[in-house]
Amino acid sequence: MFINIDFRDKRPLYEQVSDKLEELILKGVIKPEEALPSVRALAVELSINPNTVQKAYAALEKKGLVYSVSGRGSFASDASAVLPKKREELFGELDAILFRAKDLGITKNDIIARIEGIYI
Amino acid sequence: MFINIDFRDKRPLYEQVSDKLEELILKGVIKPEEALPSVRALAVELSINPNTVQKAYAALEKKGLVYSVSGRGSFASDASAVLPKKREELFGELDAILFRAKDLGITKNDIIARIEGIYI
Amino acid sequence: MFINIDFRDKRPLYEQVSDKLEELILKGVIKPEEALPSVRALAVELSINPNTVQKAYAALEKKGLVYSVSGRGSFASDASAVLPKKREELFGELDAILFRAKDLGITKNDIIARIEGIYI
Amino acid sequence: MFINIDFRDKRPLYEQVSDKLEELILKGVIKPEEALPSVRALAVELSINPNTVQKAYAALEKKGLVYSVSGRGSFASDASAVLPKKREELFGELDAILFRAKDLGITKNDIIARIEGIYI
DNA sequence: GTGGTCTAGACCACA
DNA sequence: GTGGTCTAGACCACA
Repeated sequence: MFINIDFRDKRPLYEQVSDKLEELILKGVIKPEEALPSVRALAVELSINPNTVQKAYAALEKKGLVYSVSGRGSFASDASAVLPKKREELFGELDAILFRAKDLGITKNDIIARIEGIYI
Repeated sequence: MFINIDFRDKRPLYEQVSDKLEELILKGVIKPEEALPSVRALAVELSINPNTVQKAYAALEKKGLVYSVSGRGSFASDASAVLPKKREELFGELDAILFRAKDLGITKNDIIARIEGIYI
Repeated sequence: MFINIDFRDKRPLYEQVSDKLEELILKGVIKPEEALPSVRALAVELSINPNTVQKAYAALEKKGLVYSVSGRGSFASDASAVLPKKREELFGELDAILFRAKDLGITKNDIIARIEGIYI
Repeated sequence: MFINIDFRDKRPLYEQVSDKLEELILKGVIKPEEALPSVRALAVELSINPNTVQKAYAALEKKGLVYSVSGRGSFASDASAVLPKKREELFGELDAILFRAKDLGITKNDIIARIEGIYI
């Protein structure tokens, strides 16, 4: 697993874990139906408490990105079902940023230039 | 003062107060050198603890948006000096959003359309 | 056997198996005195552990839907003897739902409309 | 608080607590904006661990029935916003029961009689 | 005082 | 072995 815990990060540990796993699932690094590491195994690997991993997995399950079955393990769901919702959320955040940009006197061209820098 | 405390807001009270004052200063509603209400007066007006208002003022002072004179009160600084830094911060946030958008398969055109909707 | 194991189902595997067999027996798809597949055969067919199938058969036997004869196998009981008890259980569940419906302000007519939709 | 923990109940403790509070909020016994007992106070009252109460409150918050603010406490939300969703869920459960009833040979009249018994 | 996070360690049903 | 629940006890920022 490609997860790095950063103890200086202000986000709680369980959120760092769940955010990173979410990213891996959305990007397809972890494929649908693929097994995640067991709660205990990941806890050992990251040197954190199993309860903390458990909380991260529970959060992912509530988001529909993972399903867990007692006695069997935790598995990635099909992320494509969650993508449209994720996009809507992101557009909401983008709008908030754009309104603030406008208030700060940033022009449309300034922003488009920024986009060009990221979309090649 | 045009400040509304929202007790359901997850942000701490002092941050709600400081964010709102920051907005008023950046937008020029509170002019440079203009006196802010006294800590006690604002605390009474918002029905919150003076310590909380004090904390908000301290946060604004650290950001360079307000300066305090012992025995006289707190005054708005010249916001224009802080604007470039604010713009840089916002561009940083914008970049983060854009990278996430790219990862989610959102196209440049999707984003530009969103901008058109906000910049008239 | 017309049994599909759903690994995302939150119910334990043995319960999925026993629930499905119960349905087949109650609906008469498996007739009274008809032999169920052997524990081993069903385990192989469903690619699950024989212990799990064994547990499912034990649950059905306790409910009186199946009887086992050492060395010969497991057979469906006469479901009609169990039907009245099943109906009573279902009425109990129905009552619980109806009380909750009443509490939520759902009217008698709302519910009857729902029944019409299912009983043609 | 009118909550009884039943240690023989198979539902986990946190679910018993959250279900009961949900009922009190939906029925209006706990009014919108009313403060719930603090995590620690309820834990002492029910003689269970504060973490367990915390988990119950977190579940209620995710359902939109409660909002919690660090340093201030937990408060009931306006349940009316959640009622339509609750009703839809219940209709789903009702449908499942009705299909099973049909399969068991229970007639429409049997069911309507049961409704009459509960709706006066 | 309040909610929120985290650890250490235990126990359970299920596979 | 697996996930899930629970306790005891600690620490944190915030009010």
